[in-house]
Amino acid sequence: MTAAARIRDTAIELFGREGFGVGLRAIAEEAGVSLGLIRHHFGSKEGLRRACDDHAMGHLQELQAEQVGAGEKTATLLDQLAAIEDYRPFVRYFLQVLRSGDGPASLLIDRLTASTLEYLEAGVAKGMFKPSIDPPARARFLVLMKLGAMVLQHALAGDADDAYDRYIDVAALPGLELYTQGLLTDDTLLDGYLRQREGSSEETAARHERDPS
Amino acid sequence: MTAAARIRDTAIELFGREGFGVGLRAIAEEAGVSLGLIRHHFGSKEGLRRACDDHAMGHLQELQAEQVGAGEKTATLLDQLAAIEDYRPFVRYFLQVLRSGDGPASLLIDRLTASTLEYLEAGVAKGMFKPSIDPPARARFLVLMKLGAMVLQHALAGDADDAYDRYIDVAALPGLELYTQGLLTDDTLLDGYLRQREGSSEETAARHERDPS
DNA sequence: TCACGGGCTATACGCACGTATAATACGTTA
DNA sequence: TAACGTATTATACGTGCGTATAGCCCGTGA
Repeated sequence: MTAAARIRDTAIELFGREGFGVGLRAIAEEAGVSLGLIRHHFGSKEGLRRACDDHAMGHLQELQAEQVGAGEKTATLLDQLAAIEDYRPFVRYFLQVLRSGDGPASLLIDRLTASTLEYLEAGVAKGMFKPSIDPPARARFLVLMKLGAMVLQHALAGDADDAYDRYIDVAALPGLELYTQGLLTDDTLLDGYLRQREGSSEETAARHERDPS
Repeated sequence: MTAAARIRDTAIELFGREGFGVGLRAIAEEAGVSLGLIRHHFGSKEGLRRACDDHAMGHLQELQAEQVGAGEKTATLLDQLAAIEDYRPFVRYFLQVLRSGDGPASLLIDRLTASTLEYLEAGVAKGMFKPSIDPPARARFLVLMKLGAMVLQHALAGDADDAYDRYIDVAALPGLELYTQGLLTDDTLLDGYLRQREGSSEETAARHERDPS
C-alpha cells in the first residue's frame, strides 16, 4: 500500500476516533511517516480532510449502488455498514463529520435521505409501510432522528468501540414499538396541525394573490 | 451585575454559539474584562466550564420544577425552553454540551429522560398516549432521538440563530404523523423481536442457573 | 494612618499546532 | 553516466492557546 493511502486511512481512523481536532503529528506517527510527508501529499490539513471525505463518500456511494433494494428490515444504510466490522471506521468517521456539521455533512444527509426515501416508497408499495402525507419530509425526518441518536450515543460513549452495539441495545425495542403502534391514541393533534397549516397556507396564497412578490 | 457573573454569562453565550474550542481571550474581550480576571475568578478554563454547567443546569432544574405537569402537547422540556427567546442561549449551550458528549451530558439526558417519562406516564393514564412494553426505555429512546435531531440540525445550520425554528419546520408534520400512525402496517417485526429477545433471555437465565457469575 | 486583602490588569512563559523550507535518498529517463 | 523529478525527512517559524506571576487600585478595619 502506498504511503499516501496509508496516511489517508490512518487519518480516517484517527479523525473518526478522536475528532478533527487531532494533530497532524499524531496521524504521522500512527501512520509511521514524517509530518512533512503529509503536507507533501495533501498540501494542508484541510487537503487531508478533503481526501478523507472523498474516500469515505466514495465507499458509501459504492455500497449504496451495490445494496440498492437489497434491504429487508428497518435498517438504514449506515446501520448496514456499522454491522460489518470492516466498515466501522467509516461509520465512525461519518458520525464525526455529522457532529462537526461542516464539510460534506449536508451532502451525506441528503444521500442517506434519498436512499431512505427510495426504501420507504418501495415498502409502501409492498404494503409494508404506511403511506405518508409528505414522503420526502418523512424520509428526512427519520434520517435526522436516526443519525442524531447515533451521533449522540457515540458522543456520550466517549467514542468507545462498542458505541454502536449499545445504541442497538437501547433503541431496538422502543424503535420497533414506536414504528409499530405509534405514540398517540387518536388523530386530534395531527388533524389540528393539518388544519392550521392549511389555514396559514391559504393566507399565504391569498397574500400572494394580492402582492405576488 | 458582578464581573464574575458577566464572565459566566458571556462564556455560556460564546460556548453555545461557537463551541468549547473558543478561547478565553475572546470571552474576556466580549465580557469587557482582562484575561487574568477569568483565571482569578474561575481558576482555569475547566473551572469556568464547570461554573457554566452548574448555572445552566440550575436554570433547567428550576424550570423543570416550575412546569411539572404543565405540559400539554408533545413538546419536551427543551422545546418549551427554546420557544422562549430569553432561554435560547441556554438551549444552545445545552446542545453544545450534548455535542461534546463530556461533562454533564449524560446527567442532562438522564434528567430530561426522567421528566419525559413522567410526562409520558401521565399521558398514558389520561388515555392520550399508548402504553409501552418498557416505559423507561421508550422515554430514553424518544429523548435520544429528539435531542439527537436537534443537535444535528443545530450543527448543520452552522449554529445559526434560527436553527431551532427550522427544526420545527421540518420536524412538526413527520413527527406528528409518526406519533399518530406509526410506520409499519403490522406487528410481525415487533413480535419477531420480542420472541427472539425472550428466547435469548431464557438462554441467559439458564446460563446463570448453571454458573451464576 | 496604615496595613491588608480582594478585584483587576499587564506581561510573559511554555507548549502544541499548522505551516514553511532546505536537504537527502532514489528510481527513471535521456 | 548524468540529469531530473518524486518520495521522504529534519528542522525551524509564527501563532494562538492555557497558564503563571508580579503588581496596581481601592475600600475596609485595627
